[in-house]
Amino acid sequence: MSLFSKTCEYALRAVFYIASKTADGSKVGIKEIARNVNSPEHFLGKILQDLSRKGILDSAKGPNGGFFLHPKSLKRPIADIVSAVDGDNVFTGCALGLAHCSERNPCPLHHEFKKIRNNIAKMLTATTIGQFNKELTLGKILLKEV
Amino acid sequence: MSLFSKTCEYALRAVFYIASKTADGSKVGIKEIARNVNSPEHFLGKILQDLSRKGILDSAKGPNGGFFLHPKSLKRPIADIVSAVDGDNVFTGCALGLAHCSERNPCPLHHEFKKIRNNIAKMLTATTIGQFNKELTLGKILLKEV
DNA sequence: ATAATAAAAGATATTTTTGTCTTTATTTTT
DNA sequence: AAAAATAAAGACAAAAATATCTTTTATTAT
Repeated sequence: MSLFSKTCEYALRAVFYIASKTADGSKVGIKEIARNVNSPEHFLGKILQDLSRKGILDSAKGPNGGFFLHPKSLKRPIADIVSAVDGDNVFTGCALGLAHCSERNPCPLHHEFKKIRNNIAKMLTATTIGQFNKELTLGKILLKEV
Repeated sequence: MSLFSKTCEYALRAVFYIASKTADGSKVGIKEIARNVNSPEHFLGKILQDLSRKGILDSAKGPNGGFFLHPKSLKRPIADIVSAVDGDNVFTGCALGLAHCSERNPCPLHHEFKKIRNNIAKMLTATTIGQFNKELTLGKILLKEV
């Protein structure tokens, strides 16, 4: 398994792309986004619609329309995207899938896994949507296969 | 998402159960296992067959048959189970799902995620199949919902 | 030998995730 | 006002994961 669903992977890649392209106030269309993050266009469209409904990003119809991020949104943690798409399982779920696993009722992996979960949460709340804009523009990091 | 597939969660829970029940050389049937780890019997049966084929556990047909673990197997890391069931994505996969993500071609999360992946790998190789036997017997840790 | 037991295997079903295609609604430009 | 561009929405399809049911095979006990 992977940490995130494929849907969430697409969402994160797309949001990073949108961030790096629209920090200047412009907009970017779904076709371009999909092409640049290697994801199926219409499927990604729905994902972004959903994020748009949830207030994580914005969109405008019509000519010169597209998706974009408000400057304020660039400061948001990517944890917001992950929980919007995948829910909070990655932040709170049991490694063995037990719904009632807890401090009082631990599964075998509980104590060790808690540390890992916390590291994941820390990373996801510490990294922001906009923090890679520069490196993305410079091509130092990638959002699609080369 | 969760770290492991549901299949893998069942596998881990079942193997822990088998370990705690057969360290004395006895065997335990699929019905009892499924009941005690809250998993669908036939589905779990296939998972255990697979682990059996892969040499992680053993089984015997007929009366007094069942699944069991050789004492040696109790020393194996649970990483063996995870990679047998889920493959090695959890050990090596990119957080954003990029197949070619690497040190030279990193995705935005690569460097931070590498640390997390390493912690996960460390945990999975450090914890053994048999290490919870005592606590399981004492009921201090659980493999099913209460 | 026969009957009973239990895992192995096979066939099929359901659910969830992922993906595609078509139509509609909105906005901008001309 | 008309045309063009673009996201939104809806219907549908394919693939993968999860689950069930039935039959077969191997083993043991009687």
